[in-house]
Amino acid sequence: MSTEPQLSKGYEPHAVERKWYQVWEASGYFRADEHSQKAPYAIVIPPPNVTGVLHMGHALNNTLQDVLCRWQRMQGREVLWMPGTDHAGIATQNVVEKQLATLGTDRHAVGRDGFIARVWQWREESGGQIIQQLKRLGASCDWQRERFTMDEGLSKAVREVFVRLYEEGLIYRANRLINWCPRCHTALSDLEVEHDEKKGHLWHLRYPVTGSDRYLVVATTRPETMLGDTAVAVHPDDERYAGLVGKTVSLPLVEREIPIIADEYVDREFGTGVVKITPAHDFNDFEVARRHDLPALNIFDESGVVNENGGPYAGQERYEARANVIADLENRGLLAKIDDHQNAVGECYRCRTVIEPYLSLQWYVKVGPLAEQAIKAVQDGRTRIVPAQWEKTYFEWMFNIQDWCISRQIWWGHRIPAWYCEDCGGITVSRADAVACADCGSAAIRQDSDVLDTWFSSALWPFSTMGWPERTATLDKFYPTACLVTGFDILFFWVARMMMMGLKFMDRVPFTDVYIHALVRDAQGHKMSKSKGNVIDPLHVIDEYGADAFRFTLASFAAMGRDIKLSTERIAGYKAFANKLWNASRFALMNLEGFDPDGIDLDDPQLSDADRWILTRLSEAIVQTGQALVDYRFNEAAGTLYAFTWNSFCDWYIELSKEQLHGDDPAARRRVQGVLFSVLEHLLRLLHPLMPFITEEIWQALPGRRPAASLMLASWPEPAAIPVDAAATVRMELVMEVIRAIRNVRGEMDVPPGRQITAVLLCGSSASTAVLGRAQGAIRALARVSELQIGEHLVRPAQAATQVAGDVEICLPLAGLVDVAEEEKRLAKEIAKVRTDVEFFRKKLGNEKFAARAPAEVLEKDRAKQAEAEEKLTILERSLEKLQGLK
RNA sequence: GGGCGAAUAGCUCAGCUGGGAGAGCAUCGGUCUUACAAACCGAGGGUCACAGGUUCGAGCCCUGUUUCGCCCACCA
Repeated sequence: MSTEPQLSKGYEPHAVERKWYQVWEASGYFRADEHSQKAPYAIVIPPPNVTGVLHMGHALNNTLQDVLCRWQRMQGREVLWMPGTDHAGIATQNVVEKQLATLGTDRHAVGRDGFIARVWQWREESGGQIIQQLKRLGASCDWQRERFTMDEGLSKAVREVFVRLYEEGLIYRANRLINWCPRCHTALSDLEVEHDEKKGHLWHLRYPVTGSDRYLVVATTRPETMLGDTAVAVHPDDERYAGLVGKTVSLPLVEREIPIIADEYVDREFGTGVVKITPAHDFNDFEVARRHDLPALNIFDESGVVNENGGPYAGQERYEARANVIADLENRGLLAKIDDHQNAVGECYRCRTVIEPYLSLQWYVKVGPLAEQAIKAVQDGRTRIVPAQWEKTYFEWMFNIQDWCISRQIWWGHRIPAWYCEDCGGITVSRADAVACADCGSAAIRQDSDVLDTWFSSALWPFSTMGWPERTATLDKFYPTACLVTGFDILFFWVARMMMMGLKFMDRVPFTDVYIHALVRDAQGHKMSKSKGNVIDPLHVIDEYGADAFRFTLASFAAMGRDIKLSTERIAGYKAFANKLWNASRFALMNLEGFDPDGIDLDDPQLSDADRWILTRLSEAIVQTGQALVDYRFNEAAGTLYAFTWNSFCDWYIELSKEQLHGDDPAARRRVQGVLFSVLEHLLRLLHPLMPFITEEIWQALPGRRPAASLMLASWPEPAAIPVDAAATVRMELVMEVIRAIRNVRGEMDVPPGRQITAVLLCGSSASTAVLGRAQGAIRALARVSELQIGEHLVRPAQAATQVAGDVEICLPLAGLVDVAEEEKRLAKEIAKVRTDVEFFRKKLGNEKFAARAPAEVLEKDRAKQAEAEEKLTILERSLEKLQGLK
């Protein structure tokens, strides 16, 4: 046996990770071939923002995708994992604007073209660093296909989609209230507004009724918008104000006569039952105004500053105006009271500025018809959402979907392909840049200055990245994709819209499965954010624990509900696991020096029960892991492999194998080497999707001719190739139980591991005698027994500690080991335990209804358990009596 | 207001179609046993939130309650 280890003493991830990633990438293992005959398996990456740096969410998301992709490759599929980044309109524009600000300039000074050039320049220099970070994680994307949503090809797809939807009347332009960010100076879709419960006030304002000395008191959360009131409303059935409908009030401060109207929308119970109507700055009021044909008076400019319609308050910022309006009303005795009030305030999801409902002309997608198809596709199972509970959320949103505002008043993004004619006022929407008005031919046209919502291009991602609108071989081969892996936070933003667009333009769903995973939180369950300072940087984790340990941790956590509370302790635990695997492999390699794997015979009749047992366990692990991955139960795959590796392989099999490996029978040694090699080889393949680096490193150190140059190309083991032997497994379980029983006594009695003891095994059958006889080497070594007797008719030692395993009574002579009183205590404890078992089964099986109605197999199983417990109890009680008789 | 989810060992969580409650960490006791002290061996620890119901049998199914969390929504 060699004393020269081929692997270093502890696993050191860094060099290994760097080395193998380069090899994989250079060798083209990640490349997808659209002309391959193999069955396709495609995943499109949720494109991270080009401004992004890798965070925990990305790490989880991409680890799971990589597990699936590597596994499918090993299953013999032609795998395409399509990578890329998103241009992230507002986010990227913000980054570059900040950069300009530090240079003492702004985008208006540089101009539109100059600004866009700067953004591209920024992307060249510092964008897309996340791609490099994904590589550190081990992501096996086909990097040669990397796409960017602003690429020429994808931009072409965007135009094609826009034009077709416009031509079909599914894209239109309308003047409505929209969500406006006064800081970003752009419209936002409903989804881009985040509602935050905030403590505010409910101001009660007095509006004098014209021609009387009466006042109407209105309650409002936004008193400054009174400048834009064009009515006050009451409920039609509200007796309190019955006679006032049709009259007018005089709007204070601006002294405007506005009508009192009646509308069902008013809730009589809330506030005073009188609502001020500000059509230009409130969504409800806008609707009321439409019903009553009231004018909308816009009192803000695009920055949220009061405009000329605000009279004396013109030029004041909205909160400044609020303070002044309140003060002035109070001075005039028109402020009735101020209540505390909590309400949900909408904020810009990018910059957290409070959004302003704002009247403007925007582009919309009419989503009704698209949503209908997207609903059907999930209802009839063409796309499956996993876990299924998310289907309901998906449907809820789809059923209540509102038209999608897609125009954004920023510069970075896909510019809307619409041109306005200055002569005839016509709109030209065109795939190619228009040079003349389609209506009148005039050259005096100018392009819409807005760009499209970033999610518009993201919605096309599954087919735009594959070359659409061209009909490409890639699309033919890989569309629809197999699975979309994403967090639930972008279910509506992205998944739902991909469904709509995929069905509309490809006539097929974009993916057959959607796997929705949890969001990563800190150890306290809080969302990680820079401002909270609770961010755990995935790259630091990789540095400290290694990418494999990190990936394994993420996979282990992947089953949990909606939150993953990441703690570094857990990652440290899986680092230990990686190290365990490393050392087990080191042991194997030390003992496989010069071993030739050719001619391994796993059906060799001479294999021991231990050999057959570990092969059976391996076979189970293979089946369970495969099924777990099919079902997207990543935690179960990880858990199965963890337990098999550590408990079955390391704790038992390696220990059991030492007898033959270190023994002097070359044939026996070779048999065990064969099993050891096979189990390790399969284990590495099984673990590879989860822990690609360490498994590759060990794989490359395996002796002999390897089945493939890299684990990336090694096939997933076929369970059928591993012989399963249930009978041998049962026999081995008895041996293990005996060993555990002896260890238990030793532990309970604090007998040090270094101390060898004597054991007498009184067997209840010749079968047990034979099984234990063959395993006596294992029993001696693992239970630290020097003198061992096994048989059916042995003399029971006079003074002995007793344990029972199956039909075997284990006697450990006490002389010099422990005292009788100690053993009496231990036995009594053991007896009490077994007695509760016996009683449990007596009661259960004694129940007539149970006997009558429970399935036969359950009954049989319970009867066997009862018999076993009864026998054990008898032996233990007899043993106790003997012990007491000695006193 | 509507919808969804969670509540299991000291902590973080598994528990897939109902068949005597599991893991990791932590705790306690014993160990450098020649792959691994990032390890080994052993032990203790739970009215599965609460109350009903269905069932021979419920952590799991049904009803209700409590506490937390998330999403959606136009109560000024």
